[in-house]
Amino acid sequence: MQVPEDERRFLEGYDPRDYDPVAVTVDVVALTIRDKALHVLLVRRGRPPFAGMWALPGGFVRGVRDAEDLPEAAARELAEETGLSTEGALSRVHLEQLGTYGAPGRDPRMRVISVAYLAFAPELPDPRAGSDAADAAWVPIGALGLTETGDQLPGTTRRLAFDHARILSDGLERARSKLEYTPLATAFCAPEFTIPELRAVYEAVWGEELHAGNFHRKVLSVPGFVESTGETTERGGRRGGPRARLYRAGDARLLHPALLRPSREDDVR
Amino acid sequence: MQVPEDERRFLEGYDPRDYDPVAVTVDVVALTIRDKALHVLLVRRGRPPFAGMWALPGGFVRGVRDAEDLPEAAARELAEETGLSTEGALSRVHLEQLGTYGAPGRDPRMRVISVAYLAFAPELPDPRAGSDAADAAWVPIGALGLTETGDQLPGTTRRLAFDHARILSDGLERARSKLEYTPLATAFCAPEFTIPELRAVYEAVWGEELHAGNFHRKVLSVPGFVESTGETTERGGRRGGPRARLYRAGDARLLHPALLRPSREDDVR
DNA sequence: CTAATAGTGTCTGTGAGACATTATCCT
DNA sequence: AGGATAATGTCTCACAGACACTATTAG
Repeated sequence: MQVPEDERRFLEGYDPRDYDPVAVTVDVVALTIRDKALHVLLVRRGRPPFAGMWALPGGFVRGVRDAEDLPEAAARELAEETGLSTEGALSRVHLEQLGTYGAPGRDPRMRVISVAYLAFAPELPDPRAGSDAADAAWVPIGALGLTETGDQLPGTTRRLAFDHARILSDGLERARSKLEYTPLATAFCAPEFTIPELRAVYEAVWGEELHAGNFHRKVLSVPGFVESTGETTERGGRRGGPRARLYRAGDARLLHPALLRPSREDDVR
Repeated sequence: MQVPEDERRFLEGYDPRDYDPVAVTVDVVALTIRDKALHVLLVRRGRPPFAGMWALPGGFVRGVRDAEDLPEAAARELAEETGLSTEGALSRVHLEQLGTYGAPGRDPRMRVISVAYLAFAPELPDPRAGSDAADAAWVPIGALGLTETGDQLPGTTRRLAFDHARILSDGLERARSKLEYTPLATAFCAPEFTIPELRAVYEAVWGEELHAGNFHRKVLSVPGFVESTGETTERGGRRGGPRARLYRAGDARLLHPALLRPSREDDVR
């Protein structure tokens, strides 16, 4: 017990290259709403391992030359994949750290520690394929056959590489949870939005329909969630109905009281 | 733009030692309750950088030889510092990932990415000093002068090394929040505990007194939070009062309805 | 006895959810 | 006109918090 202890302290002052070679990457779970359904940004791998399978956009952290902070690296990966500039359209994307995945063997080539980030984006253009991978696309979550255990149903055509099904599952659960007690649903919307649009976000992320009337009243009752612009939409709903009032995101950072998911009957045991 | 892209893909299949040297460590924010006050496990650094300052217990992840998963590494660091075996007393400690800190320059020696873990422990013996550091101790949170911004008040004697004040602040906020909607307060207690003991945990972590009667009724009303053993304590309270009934942790993993902190008047804006 | 503590009872205000209703607009 | 939709109103049940109260024990 004494020897390895001393050895560790001894090595602490040394270049890690003399110790254990570990690589650090950043992966991004970028979510958006398209056609009232939740989508995730995926790239198709062009080479082994997992060639032909889909993966979260990501890459190595620039460690020494052009050293960058982790959120910077995540924003850079997202910008490279979407073709958007971090100053422009991506500046309105919410980015937060999701978790770090480092099980030995998760990358067959070497020991890789991956820091995952979660991004909430309003509707963005299709990614430009071929920049960093064989293909890239916004993929509807439902097409991935994710199970509660972080695996994919057998028979799902779009297979996810590495442990990315696990990471994506964790990201989805985080997103579902964050909508309950933060105003981040507005990050999926344009700068000005209607209450029914905001409701569509909740329905897409939670995967269940909400009562329009109660949702409306509740959103307006939470202080700082949304603030009215005084304007309305130009037209009514697709199939009729009055024009909806427009709102901006308010200044609240926490929703109080929270908007709890209906499907909490089954209190996780 | 094309050249660095291709370069990165090219290097992806190579040993990271040829790319950018990055070290990965695990740090642990271990919390416990002592004398009705929240304490954190800290070690005093015996050598530069930050010699003489206090730090969270932690160390390098074993990457290739004896490759270990990240939670394993955290448990190992905790065991080394407390002198307890991971199979014995430490098996009842709750461990969860807190976040990853990787700003360039956070370690003056090299680029270090640190994965922080949060531990909730029942009362444990004093750490054995000298094993891994100049000193080690359970330190009351209040003695560290932490501010909301993750810094320490000027004049605080026990200074924290690296960005550990930030990490500790994040861990405390996570702990306060987790007590609201999970039954993890029981992780601070012995296997059998009383409702007043559980209340003492909440009061220590939240830093405010709770109404004994309402707390009691509320805990019992949450399904699966605690289950009665049928027994009571041998003696009443220190200064009188009836014997308290004993409870075990229940099977709930989420509290519903949640126990919200009183001090949410100031809804974070 | 006295003080402190465990545990229960009661009341009130708030909010969530079910449901109904009105007003507006598209086709 | 007819149907869909935005927004508001009403009712009921659950729960949080304030407060009062009883029972039990240490000193």
